[in-house]
Amino acid sequence: MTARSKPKVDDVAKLAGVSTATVSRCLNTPDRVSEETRKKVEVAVEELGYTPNFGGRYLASNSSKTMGAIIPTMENAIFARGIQAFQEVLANSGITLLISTSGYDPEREFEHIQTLISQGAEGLLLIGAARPKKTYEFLERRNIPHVIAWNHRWDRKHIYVGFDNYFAMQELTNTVLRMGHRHIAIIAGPTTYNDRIEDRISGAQAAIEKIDETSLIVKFCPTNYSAIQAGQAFEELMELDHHRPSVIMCSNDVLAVGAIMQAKAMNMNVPDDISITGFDDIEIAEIVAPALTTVHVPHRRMGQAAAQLLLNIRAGKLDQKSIKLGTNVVLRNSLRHKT
Amino acid sequence: MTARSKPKVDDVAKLAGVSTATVSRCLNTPDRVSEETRKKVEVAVEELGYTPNFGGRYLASNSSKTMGAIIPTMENAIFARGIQAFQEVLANSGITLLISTSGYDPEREFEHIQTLISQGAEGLLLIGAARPKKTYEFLERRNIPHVIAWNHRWDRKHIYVGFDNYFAMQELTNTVLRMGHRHIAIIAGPTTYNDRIEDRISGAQAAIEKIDETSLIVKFCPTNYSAIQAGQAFEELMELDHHRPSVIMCSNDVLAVGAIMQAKAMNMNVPDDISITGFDDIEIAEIVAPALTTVHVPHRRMGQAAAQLLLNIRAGKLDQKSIKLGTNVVLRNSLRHKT
DNA sequence: TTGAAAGCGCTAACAT
DNA sequence: ATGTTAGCGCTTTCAA
Repeated sequence: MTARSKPKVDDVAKLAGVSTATVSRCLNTPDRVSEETRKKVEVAVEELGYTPNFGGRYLASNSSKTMGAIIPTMENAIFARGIQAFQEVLANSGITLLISTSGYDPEREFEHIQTLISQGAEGLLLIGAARPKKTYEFLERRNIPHVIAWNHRWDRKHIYVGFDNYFAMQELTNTVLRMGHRHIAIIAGPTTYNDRIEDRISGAQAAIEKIDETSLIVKFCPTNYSAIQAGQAFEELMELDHHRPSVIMCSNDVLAVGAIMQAKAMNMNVPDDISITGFDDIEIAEIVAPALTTVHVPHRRMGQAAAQLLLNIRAGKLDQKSIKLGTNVVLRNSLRHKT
Repeated sequence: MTARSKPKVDDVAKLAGVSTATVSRCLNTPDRVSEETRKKVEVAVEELGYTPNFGGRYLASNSSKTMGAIIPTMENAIFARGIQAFQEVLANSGITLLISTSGYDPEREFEHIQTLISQGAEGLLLIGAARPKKTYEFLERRNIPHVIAWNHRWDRKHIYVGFDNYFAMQELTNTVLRMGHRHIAIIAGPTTYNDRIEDRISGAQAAIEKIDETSLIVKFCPTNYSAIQAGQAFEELMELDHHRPSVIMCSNDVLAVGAIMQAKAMNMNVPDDISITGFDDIEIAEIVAPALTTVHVPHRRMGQAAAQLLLNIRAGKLDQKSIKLGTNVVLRNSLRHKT
């Protein structure tokens, strides 16, 4: 073995003066090896800088100790905390997490699912329930354990670890209505293959339909993670002269912050001239001035629960149930009573 | 093959009526297979939902099409944009990215390096240059291509794709000095195994040493990513009565935002009562009020360049050179002339 | 252009 | 407690 080539079990075995099986046992089931032998092997491993080849290991044991997650994008802080928690729980069980990003494109999500499965992912974390039939067929045919996070449904077709976007937005809208607002606008990102946003919009609509003489305008902006585009949408809404909204509800905090910034740029005072709300309660919600009224989502708990669920399935407990996490409206200064 | 088990090359070969070698060629070198045969195989692959087993593939071809990255944490937005760009470039070349987080702990970083190598990572993205000798020895002995990002050094021992933290902070400090400030405090995260922070502090010190009758206090807070802890550090600094600083320079934007929030809580006006600066120019720098004077770091370009470099090495171009990216001071309202 | 067969590095069943 | 050995799924010679 030269210094440049990868050491293998045989190298370790030879150096330690034992068989390859013993080396393997030292690594995987150390309690089945005598203290003395283990020491010898450990020294040899250290000496050679040996790390087992994953391919061989996976092939022989049919266990990859790997899970996969596909998120829309890392740039939206919405996912960072949840995924970090997800990873931490997995790491505690010696499981490696593979992360890919789909850029909100279901085609790319499908490709990445296939890649991750090829890589040996024993389970998958997916965001939201909206994806092409083809993708679900693949998951089903290959019998791939998967958890859908960031949303929740009552159907029993999949396992969800999420929250009720519809209900949460309905609640927030009720709060807004209770404050006397009657003309409401929503700034939302695209809803194609994004059921979280769809549900949030429906939730707002449901709340409004119960109250007379209210109006709701939905303004779409091109992405879910660009504050600037939300600013443009805000500007256009302010040009309305019929049913000009007194409150702008944004489909997430990033867009809401964009709206607040634009309001400032237009010399409008939030909340005196216009109220603005968000959704998610990520860090910037507290940082922006005025602080953002939003819906708090327990991201860390969601990530942890999703990981635990996949670990349970991996351990053979196949009867895992969906978990619905609560959300709550967080009142801060960006929303106030209609004057 | 039941519906639940994984299809293998043999299944595909049988269904398409060809040999396994032909199936393999269809997947890897399609131009070496006749149009007609390829069609048959493609149909069979589709039919079975076949995805090649990574373990077998890696073992046989010794190519994993995989790179690894180990970042301190996902929760600090500092890394999100750079890593996203890094991943995008890799994905365009059909390379999967494996991401792990070390929590700023060099021991865990070392473990994750080993795991990623086991998984077949053909190259590694690492953050910063400070890590135990043991880690570098491992990288060297195994001859693992790696790029060090988020910092830059002139030594030729490693490949860097980063910026000069020392120089950037020196520049920012010069700006601060030019505005008449003479009593400066730094709020910084831990410097153990964090050369970026170390360099930033040294850079500030270097700038100050050139000017007479200046003072510099360095206040450490327990983490690099907690705004609240920075707030506490800020509070303690404000209790000084000798050489009370007129400007607080924070080692990153997250800490700076924490300081601003605390100033507000203490009814102090930024920048009238106290100036505050950050480092990184992440999204919140523009969002916080007042907007943060900070150092802009080209995170996307850094991630892209790092990916390109690793791809080049993978393609056999071993003579890659370090890349130093420029930074620039961004003046916003959190810093003003000393009155 | 295609097929037959060896072998990548490892684990696990079996034997001792 | 340890060794021997078959074989995981794939790619890649080599031969046809």
